[in-house]
Amino acid sequence: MAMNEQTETTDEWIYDQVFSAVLEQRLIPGAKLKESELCEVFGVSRTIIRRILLRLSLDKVVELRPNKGAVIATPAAEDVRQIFAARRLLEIGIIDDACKYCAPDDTQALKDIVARENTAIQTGNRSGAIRLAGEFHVRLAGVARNKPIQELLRQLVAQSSLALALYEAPGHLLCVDDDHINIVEAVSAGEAEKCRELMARHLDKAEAEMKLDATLGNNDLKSVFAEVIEARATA
Amino acid sequence: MAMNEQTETTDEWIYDQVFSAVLEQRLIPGAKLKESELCEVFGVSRTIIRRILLRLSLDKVVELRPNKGAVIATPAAEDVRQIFAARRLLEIGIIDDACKYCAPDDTQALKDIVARENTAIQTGNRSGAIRLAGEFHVRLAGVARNKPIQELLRQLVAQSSLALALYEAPGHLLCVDDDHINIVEAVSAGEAEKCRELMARHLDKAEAEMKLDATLGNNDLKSVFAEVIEARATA
DNA sequence: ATTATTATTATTGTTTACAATTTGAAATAT
DNA sequence: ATATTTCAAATTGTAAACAATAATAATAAT
Repeated sequence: MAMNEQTETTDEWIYDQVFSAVLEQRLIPGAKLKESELCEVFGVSRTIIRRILLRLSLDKVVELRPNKGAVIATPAAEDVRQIFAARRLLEIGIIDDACKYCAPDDTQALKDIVARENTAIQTGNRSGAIRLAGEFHVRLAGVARNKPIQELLRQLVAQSSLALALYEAPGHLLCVDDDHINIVEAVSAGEAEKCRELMARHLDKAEAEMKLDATLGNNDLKSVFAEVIEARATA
Repeated sequence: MAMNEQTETTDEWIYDQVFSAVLEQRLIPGAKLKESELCEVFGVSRTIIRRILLRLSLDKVVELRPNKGAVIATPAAEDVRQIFAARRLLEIGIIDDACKYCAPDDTQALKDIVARENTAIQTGNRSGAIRLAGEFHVRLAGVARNKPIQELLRQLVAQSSLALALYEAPGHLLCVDDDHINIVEAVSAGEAEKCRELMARHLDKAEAEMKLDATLGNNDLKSVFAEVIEARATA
């Protein structure tokens, strides 16, 4: 029952299904991914599931604990800061080239993504909005015509999206802003300096919107019961 | 016969063995990696081999052609240029932080790597020298205390090493230079501006040493017989 | 009653077997 | 003789079976 080149698309499909579940917070960080259950869900053998879990782990979306199975990754606040620092370096660094090589097709593709993103936001499609926001940044990197950087950014964006799902309240509504469309305009116009500024502010804002300081729903009992410990210590 | 956490080290070992073979040009780009042969060589089942081939392909060291097996990747000259452009962005970008956070332990670790690298060069250990050069750059990124960037650079360095094996003549001798040690000194002294300059020149030199313009041992018959085609066209 | 210990079950890791595709050779036709 | 077709062997892709580890439940001991 080997499929010709469907295998690649089947793998991609399952990968995306799992990733979407994370974005929609149907799978929360720490959630166990039992292989046999995933097999039943997607109608494939463990061979396939394990291959996808490996890829997800290399993208730091899931954590593979030897002999103890896979769980959705739980990036720490510090991890998220480092991810955004890396994104700033890459995304600001490629803007000169993006401005230099931006063709009408690129502009159109970027505008299309932004349009779909806004639709997703307005219809309350949270995971779609996060996914399209990520797609925007990766596509923009593509304009700079550097495949390795685009691939590296794809990984960082995947991790950012996971973090977004982790560090925002489930009910938090995404609101439309003009950041992305402004960046498209600046890139199309070849205004590199302005574009770098917009991108820097945009990434700063995105990072700031996550409550990295907040005590997020964690499983660390010592921090959950920090007050009890404190009370007992002074008693 | 399942191994506790040896599985990770076994995988790593096989990965490294294949990678070393590439660096030593015992496996040249385009070489077929037959699964059953690798199984016999390393004494494991195809499951393990396929997992490692997947990882190698995600690091762009091998190419996985559906239903047609794995071959050592053959990065084009343009790919190599993009890889080095990406490296410049990352490695120059992290120098500020590297200078800021560089501790005595870091300096010592870097110096150790450089020392071993020079030994490898002087003893004609080509693959060891390439590997240690890569290790130096990755470790330096580690000084900047940004794990995602370090991981991204690890991938780029792996691809650079493959390219080095591809685009240098088999007999080409690596010669000792002071680039790496100078960079260590600058980082340790916190001289960011000087360090950026050294790194920029070093990467430029490394890229320039590869004969990206040369007609490398390729399998493209049209370029191999370019003169014949030309002669026939003008006849 | 609570903790330790043992046995059972469930889950992951690896190997082996099977299915499908590709590759190469032999046979046939032009 | 060359090209095409057909068939067989080799190789990759998937699934199932087997082995080993971890988790859980049941039993025994304090």
